[in-house]
Amino acid sequence: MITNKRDQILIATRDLIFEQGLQSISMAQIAQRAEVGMGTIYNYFASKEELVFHLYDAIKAAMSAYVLEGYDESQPVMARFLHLLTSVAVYGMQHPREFRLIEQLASVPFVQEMADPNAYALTAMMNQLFTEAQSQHLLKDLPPAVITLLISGALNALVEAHATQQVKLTDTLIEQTVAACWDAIKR
Amino acid sequence: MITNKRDQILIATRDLIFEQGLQSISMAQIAQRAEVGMGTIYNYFASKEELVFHLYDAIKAAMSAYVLEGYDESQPVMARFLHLLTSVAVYGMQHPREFRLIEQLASVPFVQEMADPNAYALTAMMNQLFTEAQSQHLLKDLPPAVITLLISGALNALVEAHATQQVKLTDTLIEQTVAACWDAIKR
Amino acid sequence: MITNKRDQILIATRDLIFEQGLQSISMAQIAQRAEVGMGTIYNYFASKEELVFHLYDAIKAAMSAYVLEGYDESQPVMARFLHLLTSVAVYGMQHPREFRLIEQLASVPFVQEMADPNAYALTAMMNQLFTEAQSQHLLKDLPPAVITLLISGALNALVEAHATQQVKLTDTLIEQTVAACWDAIKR
Amino acid sequence: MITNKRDQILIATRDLIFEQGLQSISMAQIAQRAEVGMGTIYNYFASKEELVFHLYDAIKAAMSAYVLEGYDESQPVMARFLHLLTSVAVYGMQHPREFRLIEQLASVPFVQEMADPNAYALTAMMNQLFTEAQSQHLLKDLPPAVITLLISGALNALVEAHATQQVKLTDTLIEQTVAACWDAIKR
DNA sequence: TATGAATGAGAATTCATTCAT
DNA sequence: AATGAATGAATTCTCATTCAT
Repeated sequence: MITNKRDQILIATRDLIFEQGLQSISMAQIAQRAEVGMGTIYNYFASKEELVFHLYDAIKAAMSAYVLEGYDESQPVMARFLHLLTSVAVYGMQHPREFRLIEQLASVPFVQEMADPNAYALTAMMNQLFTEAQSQHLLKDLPPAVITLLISGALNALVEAHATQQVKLTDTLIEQTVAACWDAIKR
Repeated sequence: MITNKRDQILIATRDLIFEQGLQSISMAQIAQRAEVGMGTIYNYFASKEELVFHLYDAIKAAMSAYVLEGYDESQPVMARFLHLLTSVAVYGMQHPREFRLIEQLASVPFVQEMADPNAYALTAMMNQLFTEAQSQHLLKDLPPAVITLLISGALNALVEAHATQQVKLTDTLIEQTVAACWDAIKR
Repeated sequence: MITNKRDQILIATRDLIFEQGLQSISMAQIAQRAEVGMGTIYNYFASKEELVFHLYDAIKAAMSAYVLEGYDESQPVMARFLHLLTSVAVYGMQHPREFRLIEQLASVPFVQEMADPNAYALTAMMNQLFTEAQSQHLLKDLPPAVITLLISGALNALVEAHATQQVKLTDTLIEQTVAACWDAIKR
Repeated sequence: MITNKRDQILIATRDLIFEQGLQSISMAQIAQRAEVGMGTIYNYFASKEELVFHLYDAIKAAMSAYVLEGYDESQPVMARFLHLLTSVAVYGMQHPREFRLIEQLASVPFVQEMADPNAYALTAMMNQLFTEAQSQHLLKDLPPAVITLLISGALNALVEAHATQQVKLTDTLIEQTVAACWDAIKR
């Protein structure tokens, strides 16, 4: 066997959620797509919820790692801002189904319950960055939480649109967008 | 009977979706909350999907009407921009469950399928505004679709956070946010 | 509808357990035998366990009522002994499937857990009778619990054999058996 | 390896049935408890039913052998009666889980089907004893089958109660009980 | 028009058994 | 002979929808 069953199952689940959304997919479908018996899924994951959460968790961790690769806390605020936003957008451009999956699953009740809010370094890093930026009076006089919301909201909407092929992301477009985000919040 | 059954059903559905999310609510729950027999729902709506879509459609139309109230196409671009964004945010501040419901339902496959993308004047108006603004060289050199995405994404994230009580919207905060959005896209 | 669905379900369940034993019957079988949709069962009973326990409980209560009909606590010990044992045996003779069902279900873990040990007057009455009999020095010097066990064990085995048609119970045979039981324990 | 796999499997099965009852144990549990691979079980037993039946059969044969040890057919009826009943009770006192297992399995449909009713010398011996006793007019005028039922029922109930620790069997208690059984049936 | 009991297809999950290693 | 991952039929339970009253 070249690919192992566990990975086949995870890939099948990812693709089906991407294509059809979470609520319409059944374990039978996953098994069929993964070319695996239904029981096999339960050898690796205790339940459908565990399977889906594992997928969410693994992808979020992978994206977090990708984005923080080369992130240098000693750089000035703006450089770090550019790094984080650009990396997120590039990750989304290169991994549209993973990105979309995170967005979709993040709002599902059982995923929220299972998720440890402190588990992902990326979120912490963004909050820290904005807090620091504001203490340096580089930003508008808005609560850091609001700034995070605006920036994330804008960026996610863009990447999401790329994932659904409403928009075609390019390096140039990402660069322009990140600049626009900075203009939005800079003092 | 003071309220008619149809409205009782719609209100019950709206509140249940807000409280529990779409996938966990059943027709039996809706009927019970609406104090109506299960069969009665089918006198007004052909299926669960039709009921939910109608709710989405009605709320979106109501929001669209609210936002476009007093919108004057003869005003300069920036005034119109301020009007639209401020109105959207104020609507969301005042009707959090309706706003959130639209956001939630917009990503549900069958709702997307049933929705006519041109049905809502608000979306059309925004697209028109940005197109016009760009032809006047007021905006950065980004595709109008991208501008719409960024602005809507940022604003929706904020109002959504208000609906889930992560953030408390105020008139001042709205004003600041709208200004930030303008800074993001202005040339 | 002449019989109501709830009773059809209970009867079907009783007969299937009698014929095949508890563990081999499925909800689908019950539904089919009761000429009812599977979902209908769940309109009346929350789960398979609740259905089975209800059956146990109802039959045990009915048997208890039958046996205690005309039981006179002011009668002398021996008369009461004869009444109780004879009534149990007669009930078993007339309702073999109900009797057997009680015996079978009594040893099923979840039934034991759900059952209130004090719920059935018959058990209490027997314990009381033997305790009283022994305080009058009418019985051999054995613990009342042991006496109850021996008598119940003997009688149940007999009725059970009648239910499975290994033996044919008659009024005469019952009379003789009850007398033998008395001889076993009398001083 | 000191103990062989086959015995490990049988012991694990016996203990699990004693602890949890037959229907709740799986082959996976048995394998785990026996510290054996699941496939290994199938090297020794063709199916779960065969495994369980073999267990029943082996224990029943062992008990039969124990009880008939020193049984002397030339002794008078009463001595033989005392021997048989006392031996059964003592066996049950010393091997509660084996005794209980026999009782539990005896009522399971597939065990009944697989069992050869004439296979166990003990049952045959009891029937023969009672038939002979009755031809000597030592017993009440009850069918031998009924006498066997009453005596076995009483005795089994007692030993079963010992196995579940509702009652504590002792040599004295056994002696008294066997005497009571004799009183029940003697003319 | 209003009702809610009845329905059965479809969902998640279990588990005895097989078979490649 | 020993293993345990893989299998899929069978099980319990849910729920959108229908229809007799």
